[in-house]
Amino acid sequence: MSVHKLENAAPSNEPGMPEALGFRPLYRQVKAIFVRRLVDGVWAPGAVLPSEGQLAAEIGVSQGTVRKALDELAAENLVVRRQGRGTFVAEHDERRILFQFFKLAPDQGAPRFPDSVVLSTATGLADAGEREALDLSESDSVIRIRRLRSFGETPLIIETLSLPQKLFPGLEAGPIPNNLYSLYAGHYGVTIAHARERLKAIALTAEDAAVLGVAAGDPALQIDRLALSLDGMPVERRLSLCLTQEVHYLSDLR
Amino acid sequence: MSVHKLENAAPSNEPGMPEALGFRPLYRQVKAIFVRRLVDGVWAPGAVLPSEGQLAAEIGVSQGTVRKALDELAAENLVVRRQGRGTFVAEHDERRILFQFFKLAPDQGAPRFPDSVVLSTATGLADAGEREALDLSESDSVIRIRRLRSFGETPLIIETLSLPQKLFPGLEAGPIPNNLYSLYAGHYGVTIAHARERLKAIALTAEDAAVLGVAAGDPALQIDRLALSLDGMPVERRLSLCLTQEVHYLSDLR
DNA sequence: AAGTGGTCTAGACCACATT
DNA sequence: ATGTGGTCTAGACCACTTG
Repeated sequence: MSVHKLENAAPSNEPGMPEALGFRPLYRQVKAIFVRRLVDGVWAPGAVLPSEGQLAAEIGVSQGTVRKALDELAAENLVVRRQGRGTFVAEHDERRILFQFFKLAPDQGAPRFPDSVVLSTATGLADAGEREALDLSESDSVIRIRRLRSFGETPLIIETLSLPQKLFPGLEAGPIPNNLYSLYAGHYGVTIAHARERLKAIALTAEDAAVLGVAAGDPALQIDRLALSLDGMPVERRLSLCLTQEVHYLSDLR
Repeated sequence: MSVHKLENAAPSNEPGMPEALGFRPLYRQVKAIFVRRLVDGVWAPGAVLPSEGQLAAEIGVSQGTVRKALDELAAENLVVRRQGRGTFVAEHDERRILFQFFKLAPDQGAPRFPDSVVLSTATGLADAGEREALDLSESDSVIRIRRLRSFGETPLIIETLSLPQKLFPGLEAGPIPNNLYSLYAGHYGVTIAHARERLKAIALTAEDAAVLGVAAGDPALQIDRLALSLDGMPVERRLSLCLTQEVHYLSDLR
């Protein structure tokens, strides 16, 4: 049973205290408490949370307020609510990644997850682009991973990842699984919460074209992804070059 | 003052009537009433809705239920809530389009809206692709508009639109404004609610390259957009070819 | 001052899943 | 039968905007 400082323990704001800065609703303060528990790993991926009633009693607010906080977390895909069962910490299983983080789909047939072959792993000082993207200083090192991803026998993507070494010590030494976000969460306590992708059409260099088995100068879709952790820090940069003959990038505008 | 049939006027379901089909919460029935009013133009873009209390009294539910229905409409960008002022029907002004429907942004500088020059307008029978996308039959006609869109002096996009003629009679004859979605809503009562875009990297044909002022075979980003109206019907197909030297397509994964 | 949406509470009941 | 999240209600009060 922990103790939390909520800004307005009594729902009425003190008079004479002229509100000064922005109003922060109670349910957002409660949400912040929950996010902290996710960041700190107190609530680990896959675990079930205490019931709404228990949380409300523990924190000292009504069940409706807890509910509104959890609803926002569910809308951000940080927790999953299942009626009759409980509220669970979201996991980076293949279903979620396919739904949330992998926007390439075959022109015909169901969405699927590509296989990966690691071409190289290395470490080194972050270059200017990596420092900019990952918010690193000149003395910081990164882990670089290069992978070829395919649908069956068809090469599809060349992917170059850059990770801050300080966040993922030893990752370059171990085996690299296909599902990296699950590894980040399980072994390093880093949960990817969302990402920002910038797309361009480019002409392939001779080198990249050779790896993909096409001609130099062929067009490819370049995807520059920056993935952010739960607390909003940039955590992974991923530059992908995709052949889009039989595949497309799906974007829903709502 | 209108009358609405709600499924469970008494909150308890009849016993002996074993629920048979799925449960439909009250607030979704209320939401459906509101969507109908938007589709029918009873509530026109920019108009202010009655207050939550008035709607609750009119329909015969609690204010909290009306609130939950309106919250969902707001989350879908169909209405805009402004504290202290009221709830308004969303409009397709430039701000909203830039935010919701135009994902191309300059690599440097703030997002902006490109200028348009109409290259041609025509009408004709829908081809196979248009029939498939827009759910038309062999006897249906489409309006086709071809535009060149630029940032200042720099040609950026060749855009080819296909519209069902029966939905937009006479559109091909009048002037074509830069902001088409505003025209659809204002003159034809068709509100674009969301869209689905499929992206590929392609090599430009000699013809398209000439219009854009680059070399044949240069890579370009192809965006195949299908826009859906409020009631979920496909309403516009838009095929864009974009030069992405100094511009990128932004996709947020949340 | 009055009206609007936004927050918070408390309680009753429903739908769903598990025991 | 029990426990969970989901719905619905009613009422009080807060924050914001406008006359």
